[in-house]
Amino acid sequence: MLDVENIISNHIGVKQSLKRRGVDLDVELIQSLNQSRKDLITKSDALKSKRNNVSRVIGNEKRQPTKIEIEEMRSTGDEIKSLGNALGKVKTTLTDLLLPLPNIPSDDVPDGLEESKNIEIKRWGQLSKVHGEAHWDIGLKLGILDMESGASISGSRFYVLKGRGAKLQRALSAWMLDVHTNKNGYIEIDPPYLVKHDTMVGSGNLPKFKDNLYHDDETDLWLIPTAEVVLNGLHQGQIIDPSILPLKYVARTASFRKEHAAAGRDVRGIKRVHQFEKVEMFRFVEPEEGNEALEQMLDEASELCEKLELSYRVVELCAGELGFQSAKTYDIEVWAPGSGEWLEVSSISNCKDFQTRRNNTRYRPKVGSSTRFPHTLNGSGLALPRIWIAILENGLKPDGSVTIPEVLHDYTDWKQLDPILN
RNA sequence: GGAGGGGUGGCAGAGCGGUUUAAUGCACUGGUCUUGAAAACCAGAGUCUCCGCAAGGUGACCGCAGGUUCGAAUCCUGUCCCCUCCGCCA
Repeated sequence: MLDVENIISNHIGVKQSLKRRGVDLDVELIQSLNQSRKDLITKSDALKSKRNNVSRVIGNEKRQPTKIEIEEMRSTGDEIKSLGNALGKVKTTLTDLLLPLPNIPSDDVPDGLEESKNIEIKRWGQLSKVHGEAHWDIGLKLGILDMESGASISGSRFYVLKGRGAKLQRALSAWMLDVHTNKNGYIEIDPPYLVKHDTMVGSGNLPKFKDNLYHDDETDLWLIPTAEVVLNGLHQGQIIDPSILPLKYVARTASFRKEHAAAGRDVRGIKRVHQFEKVEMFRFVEPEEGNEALEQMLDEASELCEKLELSYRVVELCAGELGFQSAKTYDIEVWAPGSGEWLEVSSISNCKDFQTRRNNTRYRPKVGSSTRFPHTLNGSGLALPRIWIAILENGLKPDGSVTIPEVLHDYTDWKQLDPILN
């Protein structure tokens, strides 16, 4: 959530920044609502002060209140109540206005509203020139991907991994988690997949994106679309001990997305599905550390791709392409020669204080100093079915077998996927 | 699902309509003393909000939300969470 004080005191800058992502901000409405909020508080506080004084005097004097006092205090109470109701309405209107506002893009984020304005900033590895087979064909032939069963059990955009295909995904998760925990200093978290409404608001997924989320009406719980939601919620309402910053968390979870917006797109294969597995990195850092942390996370995710011998490019998103909660984002895309496209396998974002404000997660830099909002960053490390796709399409050999990257051998116990064996 | 108990400041723990402006202890911060430290003693200390240039002050917060009352941590209702026992269950 954006800071109201900042919106008002720096309204020209904020309005301009939001315009870069195509959002028109009504500063005057926010300003007037905030002013009436303050006025109502001032009035009602004065009346409460009066009520407290009268009650204190009566208490101290150990007597019954007079008829006049009772009469006057009763009407004061009524007035306090009606001011309170008015205040509640103003507050609701104001937050309803603020919650759907996206984060302010960083100044260094390139201009532009559409994908073509994203900037490719790095490319690694050779692109396989052979236009090979797509993963849905390879997977079917190897007997490790069963789209039909997925559809028959759960419907379209669901799939089943079998045999070495399932184990390949498990190996990938385990290996990535090991790299993050052993080498990169992340704390492993195994969280719930169902969360409360407030947790979804905290991450920025609600109220604006409920169409993409699965929800259970009976319990009012939401299925997470990414582990970012739970990792971000880990400290909601808390004042974090500054000595534990930066906090680095990693979690492997399933992610659930309705994908209504992509109806009809990417329908073949498992590139875009309703449930997928992902390893997610998440950090709480002091505001000054955010930029460096973002670069570190980009390096950490990139290194995974390199170890997997997958060609990739890094794209810096333009202002209009940024995710709702992000101030700056890098996407990592690996090349999938069979499908003939770049697959987004990681999106690494600096959300600054946007999420911690929503969550009321704070830290106190020093004893006695006032609290601050830490900044949050998240990034996939990495998204699994797409990495699984890339391994199949890049590792395919003329004889139909698929070479498995060396880093995974300890986890898989075998070095290739073979039509005969699976 | 059934029965019972409980949620109070960083922690422990009192208070159960008005001297609560939430006791007391521990931990914490500053100070006195000391060569230094410990101990002792003194003082201070939460979060948020609004007013104010500031100093300072108002108000809210005893799980959360309502209600009763001139006045609520205290009474009532709802709700969430935790603990114990029973039942069911991976």
